[in-house]
Amino acid sequence: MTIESAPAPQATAAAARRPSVAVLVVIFTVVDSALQVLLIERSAPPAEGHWAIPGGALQHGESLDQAAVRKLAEETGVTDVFLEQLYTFADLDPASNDGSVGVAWFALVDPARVRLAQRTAWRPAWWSLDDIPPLAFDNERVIDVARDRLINKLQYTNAAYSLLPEHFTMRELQEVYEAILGRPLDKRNFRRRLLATDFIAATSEQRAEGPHRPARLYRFTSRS
Amino acid sequence: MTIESAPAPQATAAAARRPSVAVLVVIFTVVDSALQVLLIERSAPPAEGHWAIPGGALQHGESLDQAAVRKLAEETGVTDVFLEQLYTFADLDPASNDGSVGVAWFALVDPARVRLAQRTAWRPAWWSLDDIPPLAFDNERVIDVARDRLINKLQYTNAAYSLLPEHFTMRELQEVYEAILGRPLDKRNFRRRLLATDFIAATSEQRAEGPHRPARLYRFTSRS
DNA sequence: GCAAAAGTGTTCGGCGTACACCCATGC
DNA sequence: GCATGGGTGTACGCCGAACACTTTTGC
Repeated sequence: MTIESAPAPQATAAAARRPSVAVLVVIFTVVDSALQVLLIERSAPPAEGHWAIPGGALQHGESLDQAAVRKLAEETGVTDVFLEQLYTFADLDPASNDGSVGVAWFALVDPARVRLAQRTAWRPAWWSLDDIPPLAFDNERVIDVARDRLINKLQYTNAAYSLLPEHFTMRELQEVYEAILGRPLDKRNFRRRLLATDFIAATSEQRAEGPHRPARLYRFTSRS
Repeated sequence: MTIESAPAPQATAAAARRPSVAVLVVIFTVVDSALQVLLIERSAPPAEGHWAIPGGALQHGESLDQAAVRKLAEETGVTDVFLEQLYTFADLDPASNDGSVGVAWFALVDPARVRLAQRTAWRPAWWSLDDIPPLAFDNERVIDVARDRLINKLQYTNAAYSLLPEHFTMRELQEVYEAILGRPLDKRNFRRRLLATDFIAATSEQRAEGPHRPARLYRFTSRS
């Protein structure tokens, strides 16, 4: 690591008590037009009984990306989705003032692909963002940062690809955007803008779903 | 830290070999219409003789912010400037595969306020961004990320306040922007756009600097 | 008066936004 | 034939980009 070993005599002192590195993954999805986040009920101290963002220690030989991918897969069974580093927090747990850091990531998953871990303890569950329970540590702050980033990313990237199945209707896509942005969007403007980006393209398929005109299906031109 | 102690038996194993946490600070300035970055010549292994981004281990009881502030002050004597977390890297030093992480920050400093640390070894020096020497570890990547973020920040924040003295001319401000963006800007459009943001305001002062009309001085309305 | 940098306005194209009606289908 | 959601076009305001001349000063 890029440490100036020589001019920092404190470095050696600090090394005597090496901090741990944890990875947290804020996992978002959109179900029933609501933005939801995956939380885990802690079944042991500290903060037993509180809900928290899934996370765990960085393992030996593992890169940060790998740890985030692993953590996401452990909880949801999903891989190959939007997953991006968010921010690194040093003081999430004010009680343990040991210099531990938590590297937070955020992920977007299609609810249809998720298989939540079926543990009895430490069980994960989806929580709607405007109905979050009291969280352990300072996890509210992490979720706030993640949500801001998500709103931002949505404006100029194809990140939504990760929240939807291969094929989807324009309405489904719009509902995802509306859930994340938290406001209604104009149908015509939305369609025009999204098609202008080249993130998505029409397929030749349609989907009939009721007593009305069938909807054309679209796909993301790139999934990454 | 938000670790799931119970369902992650690996966590205890990983704790046996706790990784270290370092903080790196990419310090930018603009001198002579050139974007420059502060580098340090390493005087001991690893990577002895190579230049690197200033950094050091997180000290006990210190938050990440505090470590970044301290590191910046050690090298430049400057405090109270734009300083923001950038990204956290786990594999900067491929040789030491010990799970150490480097939390990179980036800072913007006014060259007039800087007093570089005057060591004989580990001496810091400014390097123009388009003339960077071979760097230790993977520090080129860190600088690339920092530069991208800087360009981005400049578009919609008042970050430039940190690169200029209290009072400055419109031309000086434009030169800072041009150095960072790497392209010339139109004088009239630049002036109009910046004044429209309310980041800056005119003062009643002028500065006469040669056989030509004196320039009005401006200031940032907010310095944070 | 002349050299040098400061200061100023207008035009144009693109983009986001507001807004209302016809279309295709199942029953 | 009617209820239901799918699909479409236009007008306007704002913003970024291009572009050239006058003003103020020191010598």
